[in-house]
Amino acid sequence: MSSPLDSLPTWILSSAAGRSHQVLQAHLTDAGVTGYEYRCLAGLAESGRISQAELGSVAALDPRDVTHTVRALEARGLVAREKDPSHGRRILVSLTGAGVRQAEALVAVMAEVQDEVFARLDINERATLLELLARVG
Amino acid sequence: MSSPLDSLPTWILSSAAGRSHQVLQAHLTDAGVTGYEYRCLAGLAESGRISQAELGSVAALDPRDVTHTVRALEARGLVAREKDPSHGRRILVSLTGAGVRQAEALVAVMAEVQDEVFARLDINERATLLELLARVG
DNA sequence: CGTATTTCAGCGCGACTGACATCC
DNA sequence: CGGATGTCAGTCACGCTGAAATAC
Repeated sequence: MSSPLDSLPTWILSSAAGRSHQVLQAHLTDAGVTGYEYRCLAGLAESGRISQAELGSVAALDPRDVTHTVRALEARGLVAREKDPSHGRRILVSLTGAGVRQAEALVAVMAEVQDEVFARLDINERATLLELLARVG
Repeated sequence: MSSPLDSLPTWILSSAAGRSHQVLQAHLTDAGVTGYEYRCLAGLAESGRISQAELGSVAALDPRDVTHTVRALEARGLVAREKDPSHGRRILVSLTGAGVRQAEALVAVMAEVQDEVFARLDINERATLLELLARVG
C-alpha cells in the first residue's frame, strides 16, 4: 500500500483528479452521455447555435472530436446540424428540444458531482482550493 | 476561449492535473522513461527486491502493466528478474547498478518537476493545497 | 479444491496527429 | 493562392477487463 508516490505533490494532485474523474464518469454514465457529449451539450446550452469549430473552442475539444461527438448526438436527436447559408463549408449546431432537456438534466447531475467530490471541504476551503489550483502548472 | 467548464470545480481540478501531467511527461521523456517505468524504478529504489505483485502495489500499477514495464526495464538493463526459490511462480525484481543510477537521476528530475508545477505557490500554499487535495474525492 | 502470481490479448476514454477535401 | 472548416483514419498514455497457465 505505502508508496514513495504518496509524498509526491504531483502524484497527490493527479490522484485527486483521478478520484474526481471517477465520480464524474459514474454520474455521466448513469445519465447516458460521455464526457465529450456532456461538454458539447453544455457548450451549446450556453452559446446557442454555433459552428463546430466554435463548439470545439467552447467545449475545449479538438475539432476532429467535435465531428464524431456531434454526429453521435445528432443520431440520438439531441442536436441539429445545418449548413451555414453564408458559409458553405461551415456547419451550425444547435440543441433540439430533447437536447435542451438533456442539458438541463445534466446541470443537476453536475451539481451533484461537485457536492460529492468536494463533500469534505467547506465553502471557504473549496474557494481556497480553486484559487490555488488556478496557479498550478 | 470562454467556456461553461471554466467555472466547474471538477474541471478546474482536472485542468490543473492536466498541466501538471504535461510538465511531468516532458521531463520524463527527456529522462528517457515512461510514467510507468518511473513508478517502478522509484518503487524498487525504496523497497529493494520485491515480487512483481508487490511492485504493482508500491508503484500503484495494475499487475498486468507491471509485466510489460518490468520487461522493458530489463531489456534496458535497469532491473534484474529472478525466480523466487521459495515460490516457483513468483518473480523477484530488483534494480541493477544502472537502475540505481537511473533512479537517483529521476529523484532530481522529479524535484525539478515539483518546482516547476508549483512555482507560483509558496511553501505554505503548497502545504494547504496538498491538505485540501487529500480530502477530495 | 481454491487462491495467488504472472502473462497474453484486448477494450475504452481522452487527447492528439496526419492527410485530405471543401469552401471563401 | 492562403486560410479556415470539416471529415476520415490512426496513434498514444493510462487504466482497466477477460482468459489462461502455473504454483502453492
